[in-house]
Amino acid sequence: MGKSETENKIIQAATDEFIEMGLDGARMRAISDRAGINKGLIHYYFKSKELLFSKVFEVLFGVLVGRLNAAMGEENHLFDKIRSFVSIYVDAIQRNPRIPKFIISELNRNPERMFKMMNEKKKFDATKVFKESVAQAVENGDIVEIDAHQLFTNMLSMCIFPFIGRPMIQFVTGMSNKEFESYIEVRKTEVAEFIIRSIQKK
Amino acid sequence: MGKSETENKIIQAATDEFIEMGLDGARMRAISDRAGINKGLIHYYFKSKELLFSKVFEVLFGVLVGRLNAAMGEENHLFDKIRSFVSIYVDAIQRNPRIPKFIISELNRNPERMFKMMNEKKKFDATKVFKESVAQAVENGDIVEIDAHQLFTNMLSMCIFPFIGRPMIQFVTGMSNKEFESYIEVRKTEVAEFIIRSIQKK
DNA sequence: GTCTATATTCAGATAGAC
DNA sequence: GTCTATCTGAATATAGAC
Repeated sequence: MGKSETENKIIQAATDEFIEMGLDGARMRAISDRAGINKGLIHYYFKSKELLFSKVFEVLFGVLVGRLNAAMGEENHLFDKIRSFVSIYVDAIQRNPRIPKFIISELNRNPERMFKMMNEKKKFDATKVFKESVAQAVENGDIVEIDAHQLFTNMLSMCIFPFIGRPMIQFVTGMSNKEFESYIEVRKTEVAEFIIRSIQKK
Repeated sequence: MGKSETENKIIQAATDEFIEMGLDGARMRAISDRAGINKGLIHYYFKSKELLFSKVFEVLFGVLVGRLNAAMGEENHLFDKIRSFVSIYVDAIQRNPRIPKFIISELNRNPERMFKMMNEKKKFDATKVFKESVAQAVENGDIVEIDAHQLFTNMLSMCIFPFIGRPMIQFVTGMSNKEFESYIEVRKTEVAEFIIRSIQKK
């Protein structure tokens, strides 16, 4: 399974190009230039643009799923799960801010693909763990009664949206780039506290 | 300024096509078919694909800004502003669920354009109104101290993200299409209550 | 204003030498 | 495996008849 040097360079270059330009906007020419190799070689290794894209998507999607599971599995108490999820997740996206947009575009473009991958990858259990934890907390009387899916997607929204909607947010709020950076830093802890304040019983 | 029948048909068809396919994915051929007119006519009226796209974007962006301002200006008390914003906004997006994705894609692709439009459209004061209302509520001791931008973007995130990330959310939670519909209905009121619970002083 | 036919450009893919 | 050269198809754009 050892990939050649060239193959790796192509995948890396393709990842950058697809993330920046999307599937339709990406150019094979641009990918070969980024990789510093011949355009024809891409077809030698990956046959077509579509197959190359699939490869890139698989890798990125796997990383995303892995992070979701990791962030959710580490802590026991619901509040700590939430704190852990927010800080790990926002931090991870901050390092690769264009990945969510890429993943979401592709899931919109081709929803069937995700079912295929669902079967291929190890099963996605982050939300199951989360739901159980919410049920437990409700039972213990720690939090108000709330639908776990609503809660989970609220959390996901506040973690992901700022990166997808960054230009919109900067436009609406008038934040500078510098201000946006510290705005994100604040969110690594404050989004979790925002959520916890909302659900905990006093 | 009276637009011809044909011109209007083109704009409507182009709006549908661009929203569904994105700028790169859209085809002039598909637009002329949707409009039921000759392909060459599009160039007669709009010169190029790029200019046609600009036209479509301007219209949609104007609608978005108008809604933001309307939703924010109607109520006086902060909590009612939040309730009003969430219900109006989620409902509006529900009717046209692909608009946010379209707007955000374009703002990412071409951030300069938004500054141009900022000057052309009447100024965007929804957030100013919101900030003042937050400051007032803090002063009155009604809510905890919170940065208005953080609060505003939390609200925006929870309103918009479910539509952008719908396939991702359905994948992660396992919701059916039917379940997703009622999930959105719940959000029209519950997102506002979620926010209010978090910020109000007991 | 609306159509048909055509020009132009360009990207993805292939063939074949080395 | 890597390169050069080329094919093929598609999409935007234009020219010109009506």
